[in-house]
Amino acid sequence: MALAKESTPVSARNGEDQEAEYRAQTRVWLRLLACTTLIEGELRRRFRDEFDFTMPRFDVLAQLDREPSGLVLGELPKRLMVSAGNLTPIVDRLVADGYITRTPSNLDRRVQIVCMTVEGRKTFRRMAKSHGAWLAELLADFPADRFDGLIGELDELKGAVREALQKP
Amino acid sequence: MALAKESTPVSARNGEDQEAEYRAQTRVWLRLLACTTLIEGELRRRFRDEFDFTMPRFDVLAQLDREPSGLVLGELPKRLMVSAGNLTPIVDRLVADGYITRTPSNLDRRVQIVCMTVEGRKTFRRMAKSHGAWLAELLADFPADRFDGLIGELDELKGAVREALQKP
DNA sequence: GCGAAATATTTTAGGCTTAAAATAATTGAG
DNA sequence: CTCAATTATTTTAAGCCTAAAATATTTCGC
Repeated sequence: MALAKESTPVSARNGEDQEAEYRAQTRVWLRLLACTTLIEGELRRRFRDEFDFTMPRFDVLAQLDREPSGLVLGELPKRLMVSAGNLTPIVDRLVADGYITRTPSNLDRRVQIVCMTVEGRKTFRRMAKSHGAWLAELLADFPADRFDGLIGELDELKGAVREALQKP
Repeated sequence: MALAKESTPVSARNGEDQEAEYRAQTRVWLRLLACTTLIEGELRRRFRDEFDFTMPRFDVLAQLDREPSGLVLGELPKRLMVSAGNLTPIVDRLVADGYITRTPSNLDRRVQIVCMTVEGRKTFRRMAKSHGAWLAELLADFPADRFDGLIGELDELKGAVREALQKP
């Protein structure tokens, strides 16, 4: 068994071993990126064609759908893993379109509370239904009995990356 | 065993079954997206900090590194899965920076050939080395003996999505 | 209380991305 | 041969995204 090799720290390996190791990890990354790009592109296209909507807008609504009492604005960039500045114009437009409201907090005037409107909730539910169906269609040819396994692997991968990001 | 349920066409299911099915596929998609976003964000940050470079620029060089005789410009958007218009300014800047050349074909003056320069190749190799090491670092906590399994699952997923995209 | 550090949000500058329209060159049907 | 359809590429308009600077407000040490 080659367990010794697997547990050798990168810094102690020679050039060839490193190259081989890098290739395996690069393959994972390229596949991951390809799958995401493929699905994301198709979802974006359909959101645009069917609803004249974008995915980032949908993502904001999806967060607010689970929060009937609204959300502190600063929660959104954390949950969506995007920068705060990015969200400003997206929220602006959702407010202008009447899908959400943005009200300053009385306790802390730096803070704003965003909340979905009735109209927003109705629109979101309609789009979410299609979104689910689109995903089902795109993933239909992947064996259903292996979904849970894949989800587990991806959860672990995500955990491992988060771990690595916290170290330094 | 609930095999009957798994193979029932979506259109024949009732509301609850559909919802459950959608949730599983949505979970896969959200994990996939989270992993990609996490890794991509960190790689982008490091490219910027260490090399003052962007990932799309690196991706173009990566394609050209494997083609010593250069590539027809129109090949790039296909391989990188981006739109053609997108590449114009990226290629422009890589040319301006001296990393690649862009020469019109003599046989068909609509076509351009892009080719890495010696300087470009040198710069690319230096960055590629770091890129591999960064990935190794980010994925270090994922068990090495499960890489191949994950690669296989992702390959299958990609194939399934491509399949679904060709149907209509 | 006062002023410095911290926090929430927006603004700015620069780059990526797409879809659709425009431009330029080639091919092919008659 | 000629002109309409096709192909390769660029341009345009609109939106997403980040990092860093700016603004506004609150908190906390003293």
